[in-house]
Amino acid sequence: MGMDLRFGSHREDDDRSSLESQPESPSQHGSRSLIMKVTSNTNSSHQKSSKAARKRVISIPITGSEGSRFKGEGTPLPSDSWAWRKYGQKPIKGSPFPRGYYRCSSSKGCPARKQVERSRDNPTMLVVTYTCEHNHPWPAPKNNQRGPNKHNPTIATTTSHEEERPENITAHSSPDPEPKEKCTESLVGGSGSGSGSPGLDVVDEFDWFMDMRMTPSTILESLTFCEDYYHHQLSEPKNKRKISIGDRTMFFPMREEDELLFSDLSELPECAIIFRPGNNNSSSSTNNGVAETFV
DNA sequence: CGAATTTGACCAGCGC
DNA sequence: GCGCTGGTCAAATTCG
Repeated sequence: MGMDLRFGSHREDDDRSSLESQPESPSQHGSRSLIMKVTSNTNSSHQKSSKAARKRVISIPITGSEGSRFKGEGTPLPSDSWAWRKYGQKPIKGSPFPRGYYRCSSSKGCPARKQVERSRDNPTMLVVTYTCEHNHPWPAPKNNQRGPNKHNPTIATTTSHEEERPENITAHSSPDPEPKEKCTESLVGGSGSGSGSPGLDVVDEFDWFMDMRMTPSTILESLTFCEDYYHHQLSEPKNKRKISIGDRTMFFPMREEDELLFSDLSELPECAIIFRPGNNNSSSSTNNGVAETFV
């Protein structure tokens, strides 16, 4: 396979095991916390081919409702708003679950690929491996205003690992009941007011994250924004989604469509842990059932 | 009818 | 060199 999931001399399996050996909070599936395990491999020193030059592995807990979407034994496909077209599926040695192969269908010739499989060790985890980058702007959303690159400009402007933390996200506070659309537009560092090249100018380390714009990981990344937002809104936590991270508790607005999104967990995986490559011993804190791993 | 998915075949890389 | 395995192709099938 020669997967560049490997950090150091690891092979894919090793990385997967390290990835999934992360302590999984028992409350991870029971809570509504956002946990996603992510490993980004940009370690060029171990890249054996340009083809495998960039792989990002995201491990997503599968919840019951997600599982309800399974087609047979296939893996559920978490939506990340890019258009993916399945071009293959293979049984993987050592894993009872097949791996699905997807390529970006948003743009012809886009090299972006992703592989979706269920973890052999923990069938409740869905492992998504992203390969290559999209070479085209964020595809126009269908029935909403979730335009390209408006969702997480914060990531695009992040340059240091530490600053990836939501604490450093700056955002306008707004009483707008639809913060997803409006507030993200006003986030500092938005790449050019819908200029149409989302994520393409993103710092290497994080551009992959643009794949996840409006998934809960995005929400996770936008906690500060939400917190700020709710400094103005906390008086009315009704219809809001409570998310606790560490000692923080925040409420997210839950519009009807949001409720639908969260009820449709294949669309929006519930949990997310973020961690970085080459760090099996990376600190993985589980506060209030939310496992955050930042390295 | 076009697009997406399925699935068997083929190819390349890696380990022995 | 050979076999195993992962990744991709492409024809057939299914779906909207």
